[in-house]
Amino acid sequence: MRGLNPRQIEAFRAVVLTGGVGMAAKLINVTQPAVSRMIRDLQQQVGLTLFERRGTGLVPTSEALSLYAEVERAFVGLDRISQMATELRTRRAGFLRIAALPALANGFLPRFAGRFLIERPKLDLVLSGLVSHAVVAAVAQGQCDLGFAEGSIEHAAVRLERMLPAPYMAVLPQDHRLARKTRLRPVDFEGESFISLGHSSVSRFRIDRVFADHGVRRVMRIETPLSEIACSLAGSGAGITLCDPFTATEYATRGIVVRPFEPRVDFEFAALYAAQRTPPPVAREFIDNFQAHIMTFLRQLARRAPSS
Amino acid sequence: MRGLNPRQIEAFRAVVLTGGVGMAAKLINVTQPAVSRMIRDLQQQVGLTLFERRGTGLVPTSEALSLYAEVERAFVGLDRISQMATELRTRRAGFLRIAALPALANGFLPRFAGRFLIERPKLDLVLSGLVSHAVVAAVAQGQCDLGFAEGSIEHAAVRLERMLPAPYMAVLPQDHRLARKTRLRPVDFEGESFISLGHSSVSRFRIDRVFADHGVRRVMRIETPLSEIACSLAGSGAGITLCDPFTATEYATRGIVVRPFEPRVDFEFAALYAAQRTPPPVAREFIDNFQAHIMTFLRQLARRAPSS
DNA sequence: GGATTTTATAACATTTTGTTATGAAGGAAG
DNA sequence: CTTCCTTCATAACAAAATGTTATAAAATCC
Repeated sequence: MRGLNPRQIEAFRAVVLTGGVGMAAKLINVTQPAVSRMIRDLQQQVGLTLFERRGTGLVPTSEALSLYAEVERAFVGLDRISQMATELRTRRAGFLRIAALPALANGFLPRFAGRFLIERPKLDLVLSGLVSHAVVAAVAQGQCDLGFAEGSIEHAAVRLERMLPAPYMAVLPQDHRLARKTRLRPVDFEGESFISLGHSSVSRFRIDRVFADHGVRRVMRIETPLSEIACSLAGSGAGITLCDPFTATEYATRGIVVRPFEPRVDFEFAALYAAQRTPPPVAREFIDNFQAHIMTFLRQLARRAPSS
Repeated sequence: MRGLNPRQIEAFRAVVLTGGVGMAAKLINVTQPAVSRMIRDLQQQVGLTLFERRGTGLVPTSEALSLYAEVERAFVGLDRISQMATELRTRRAGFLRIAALPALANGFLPRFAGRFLIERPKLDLVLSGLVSHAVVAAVAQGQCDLGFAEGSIEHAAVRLERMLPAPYMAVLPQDHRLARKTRLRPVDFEGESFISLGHSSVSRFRIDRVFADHGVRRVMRIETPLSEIACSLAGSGAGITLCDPFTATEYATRGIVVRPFEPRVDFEFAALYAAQRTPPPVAREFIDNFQAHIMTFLRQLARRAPSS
């Protein structure tokens, strides 16, 4: 036994996550004494007390929590290497790993990607949904080849390419009084129960500003970080919201009504790839095609009558 | 043989790095046949040709090079984790939550803690100022790892470690008639407007007792629970007080004069940590270093001429 | 062709990691 | 207070992984 061994780290992580040796054993598919011994060995090896007996269970020490944070940041398991080997074996003509923020990952992007793949039968795709800052991290760490994240997040290891901005749209319950209007303005929202996006969103700030500039008072009692939750809540009658058009059109058949909103507030996002690596040519192609697809989508949106 | 095993990956990496089985064996401190076998097993397991015989040596295929990139990330990750463990063991990393009574929290302790942190760049600190009984509660409830509170407050869930007692000092306005004396006694306080500490303080009781025993009558019309307020009031000319030396020296440049007081009345305080948990080693270290720091401080205080 | 260097393979030995069985500790219920 | 249950720790053994020495095969150079 020389350095830390990966199996020990897996066992350690499982105990922190589950709070017990027995549950951890289940998680990594071994028996409890195996985990018990690995934890003992690891504590010996690193020279730290990582867990304390509390009642009949184990509680991580503050050192364990610090170490665990580093494990989550830095641990690449053998599973990942094995997966990579599998991908190398099965990939012959191309491979693309994409991470995208939920607004795109929940329908719009997968549908586009599906069509992209149809024309490229030998291309393999991994597509994940992550919050924007996690997308940036995944690109920076080489865990994916291409990312799509909201805003203009700067990172030394990541290169940014702006995509076409898309206008926020009003999303209402189907039987709402405002559904009769073909276009909504700030004043229409006066006194309405408003479903807000999370505080950390750039767009949130922008939206709040528009209503403030128009002296409109909304009932502000619902907040969610995810646009699809906002649309679901609107569909349930809980309130009305402003939402990016990708998510809004995905939900248009689910009990909501979507209307253009004036003045225009933009949902801005970008394609990201690692600064120090040449992206696979197929990623370049994906970005270009996706940009063209968005342009087509936005044109149709602008031309369209109210969606019912 | 289930997933990839760590030693295979090490052997693989060594062969890529050295270009030969024999040199790789030397690098990972085993014999050549061990490496040869592990490479064979790995190629079988992942179903890839990773090396080709080129002359008498081995050359990695492009698949091997792709896999190697992922392997290198895993190795870097394990090194990081190992390093973190080392830093935790040597008490230079982790996090430490401290709650301290205001007399310490308002300058003396933060300045000490700042120096402590400079030598431990990976250590995170949360430092709060709370009244002593709130410090005890915070420690008992696990909201902080370490507390500093006045007196000898007993609590079942908290373990107490006395710190060096510090002598109360006389604090006067700069232009006070007693500023000419190098040392003050109870009788000097006769008829003076006295700024008292709060009723719940042990020290308050002790101080009042000293003056009673000497038959001294003070004008008792000002009271505050916080020693820094007492010093500020003294500085404003409102009266004179007895104060712990930590706060007194913090305020020494703010319109007050500080003088030793006889007989000695001690400001007693203790370090607290949860009885049922081993404190992080870094907390142990903090206590020991802080104790040494207080000793140095008190020595200099005793050696010093009247502070002006 | 022979000598040298390198890798591959075989047989056996040692170490590591897994399992089953059992003991110890803590907490809840009667 | 005793009993029962749950959980972790430890021991003994089994299986798998990893190590060694000895030998064979392949490639290159003189």
